[in-house]
Amino acid sequence: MGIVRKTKAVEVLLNEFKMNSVAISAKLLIDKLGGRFNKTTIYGVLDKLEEDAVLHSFLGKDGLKWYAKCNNCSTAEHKDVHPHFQCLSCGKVDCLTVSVDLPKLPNRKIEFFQLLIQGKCEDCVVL
Amino acid sequence: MGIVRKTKAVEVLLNEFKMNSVAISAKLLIDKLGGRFNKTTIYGVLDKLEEDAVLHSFLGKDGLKWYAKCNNCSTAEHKDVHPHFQCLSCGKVDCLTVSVDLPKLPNRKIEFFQLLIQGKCEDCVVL
DNA sequence: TTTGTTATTGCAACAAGGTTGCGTTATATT
DNA sequence: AATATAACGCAACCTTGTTGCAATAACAAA
Repeated sequence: MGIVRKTKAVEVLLNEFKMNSVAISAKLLIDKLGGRFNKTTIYGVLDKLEEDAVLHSFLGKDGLKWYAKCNNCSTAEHKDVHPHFQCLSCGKVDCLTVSVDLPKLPNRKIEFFQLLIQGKCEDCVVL
Repeated sequence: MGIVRKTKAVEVLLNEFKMNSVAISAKLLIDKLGGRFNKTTIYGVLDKLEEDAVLHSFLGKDGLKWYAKCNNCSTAEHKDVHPHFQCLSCGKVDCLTVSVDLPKLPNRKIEFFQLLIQGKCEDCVVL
């Protein structure tokens, strides 16, 4: 059903993503906002924002659910189409806008993919 | 430290992977062998086989830990270098031997990647 | 502005995959 | 056969995430 009321929790969570194009895990948001909102609320709002194609989610290699802003998603066509990059030094995860050449797989039908690249981000590679 | 004694549990688990090149989740192995071995044992043996570069693990989109045989891994250079394919119909996960063209990422250093492609496998695409 | 509807919140209890500590068992070396 | 210790099994625990339900608060209508 998605978001229908602009509550405090919706406002605060949206603001967390408005800043930058970095992905944030649900756990991190709960650590940060758990004093103000119950974790059930946070999970619920994230779910609804994903339904509305405002956010998309993916699983990090840590097994946590990560969320990030959608750029060109509609509610109808809302797919996790871009790869993500996770920095092994600072932990930051961000969305890559590059396209990916998937391998050709004869006899199989490709529907989705999830690509997580790990390494050192722009900030950490120089250190 | 890896495997140093050839126990029943090691033997049985290795046999599960000897058959085919399909990946198996830890949960599935526990469901299948939980009557014979404790889950702690199963997790432990899988860990050690991964240390020994006999198996490698990766996270499925279901959040479960999946294991599969390594082909050309040594203990020293043991990386999760190949993509996996998960069938959305039958649930089977297998290892792809194709190579992947990663996007160029200026200013970043790529160390690992994890690519999970989802769709219909050879068996399910025809149905 | 007040009222009424109901989406949203917060709480507590739970679920599932996985981990930890530790006493017991059994492999393999001597 | 004796011994050292790797591996096992059990129970209890941890973490992320989910569920059911009563209380609360958006928001539209009166």
